[in-house]
Amino acid sequence: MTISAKTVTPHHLLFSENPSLWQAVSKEVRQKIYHYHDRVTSHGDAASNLWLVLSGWIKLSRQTPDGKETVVGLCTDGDIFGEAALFPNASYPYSGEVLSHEAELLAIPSACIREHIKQDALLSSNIMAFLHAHTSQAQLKLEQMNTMTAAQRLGCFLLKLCQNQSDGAKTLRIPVEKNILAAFLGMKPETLSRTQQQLREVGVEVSGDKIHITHIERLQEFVCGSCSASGSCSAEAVSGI
Amino acid sequence: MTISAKTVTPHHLLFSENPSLWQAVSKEVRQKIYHYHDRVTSHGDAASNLWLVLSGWIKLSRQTPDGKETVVGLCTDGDIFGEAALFPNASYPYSGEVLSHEAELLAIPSACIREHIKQDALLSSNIMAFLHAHTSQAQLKLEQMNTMTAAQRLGCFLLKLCQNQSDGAKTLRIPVEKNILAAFLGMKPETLSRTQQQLREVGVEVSGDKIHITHIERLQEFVCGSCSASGSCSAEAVSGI
DNA sequence: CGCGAGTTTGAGTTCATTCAATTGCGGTGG
DNA sequence: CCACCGCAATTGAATGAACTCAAACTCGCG
Repeated sequence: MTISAKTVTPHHLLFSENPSLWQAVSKEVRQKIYHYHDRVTSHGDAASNLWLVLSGWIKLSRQTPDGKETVVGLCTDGDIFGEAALFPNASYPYSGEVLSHEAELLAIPSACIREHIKQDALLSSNIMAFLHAHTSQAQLKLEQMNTMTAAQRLGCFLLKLCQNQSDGAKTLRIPVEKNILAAFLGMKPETLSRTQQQLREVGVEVSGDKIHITHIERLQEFVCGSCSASGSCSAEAVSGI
Repeated sequence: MTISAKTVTPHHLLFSENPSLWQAVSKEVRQKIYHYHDRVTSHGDAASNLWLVLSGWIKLSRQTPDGKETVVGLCTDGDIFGEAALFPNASYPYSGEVLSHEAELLAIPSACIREHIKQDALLSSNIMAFLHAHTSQAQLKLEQMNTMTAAQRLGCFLLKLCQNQSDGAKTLRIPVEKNILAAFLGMKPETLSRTQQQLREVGVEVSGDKIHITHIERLQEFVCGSCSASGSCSAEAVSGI
């Protein structure tokens, strides 16, 4: 399952802003192929690798003792997860499971990256910014759980997928099962379903895993009034991580 | 309002684990006294200082365009806020307002601490751990908003205030207005009020700002079944920051 | 064609919210 | 000293958003 690492630099800020990091780390990195339902990391296990998603979709989730699941992140191309690996003796705070038919991941050994951080001040500061972005992410999502309706949360998620595009129409594809997407958005699948219909009134058509937004502005108008990040939200990561 | 800095080291991990930091920073640090309703930081302002609370209570909050307020943190003795100051050109993602009659804060200039981070690898790694702890915090709170009832969230908050004590009785004092505490816990003041009554059935008596817990175990039993951090939650910060 | 997983629809319930009214309490002034 | 004011906190009743449970639908696939 393990094959040799690619020689091209993966497209993530952490690497593009720290070319030396990739150079140093690429020898120890392992590219791995996983398949549908494979478990990459387990909640509570020692964090032995930092993971970079090259392709595919990964679900990051936690379980409560009484059996409820929370989806803390949905990662795809270019996303990083398993930051616990940056710290000695840390364990993963969530499980990572493959959602797509196939997923290509890069496993960066914890010891290797930690060693590098110690020696490279620029890298440290990039990592700090990276960690801080996560906190902002999580806090924003927290705010949205309190101030937004389910429909607005879905709308917000769609707007983030539209990236920087701020008007006109757009068609998206989200190849993730609806019950998982619902959990990620903090609602039940039935609610997600009803929520899609509400968004029809602001020009969002859902069919299967394809979503067509006729007027991004109208969706923004519907969503962004309840969000304190209004404006700068397009800069936010979609993955929740 | 600005008086000379104390010569004793403040009791926060960041300083106790990095004695050299305090030594270097203490010259540039300013101790400031604020009063009820003073605004220490404003949401959106350039993050010019990292703040350490020596005494008093500070509310960290954001406003949405349509006027709702979210309380992202409640800080008291030993808490740090304004981590945005660690990054160049960042701005505070929340406002900080004094809740207590008086509050003593330590203002650590952003440039000063950033300079130090560059030179001290141990400090960097402590800061990273510190930032990561924030993310875990926020993610855990996010999970709790989805899986816990209002009563359980209040209970969880109380348990965190009990620190490491895991059984027996305890009396707490929370000198924070109920509507602010409610906002911090993600509910309305009326709900907080009703919630207090529900907790009476598991041995929690509230009167004014004093709260008596007769059996910590009973409260844990009521709360922790719905939390994926069960067990290790006593290590979590109370402030939400 | 028919099975089955995933998704949607429908009806009823629950938890938290809203809005309105009441209570409790510290402070002020007669 | 006590009546009264104003604010915070609580209580009550009605509403609402999202949930649960159950039934119906869709669509890919053998």
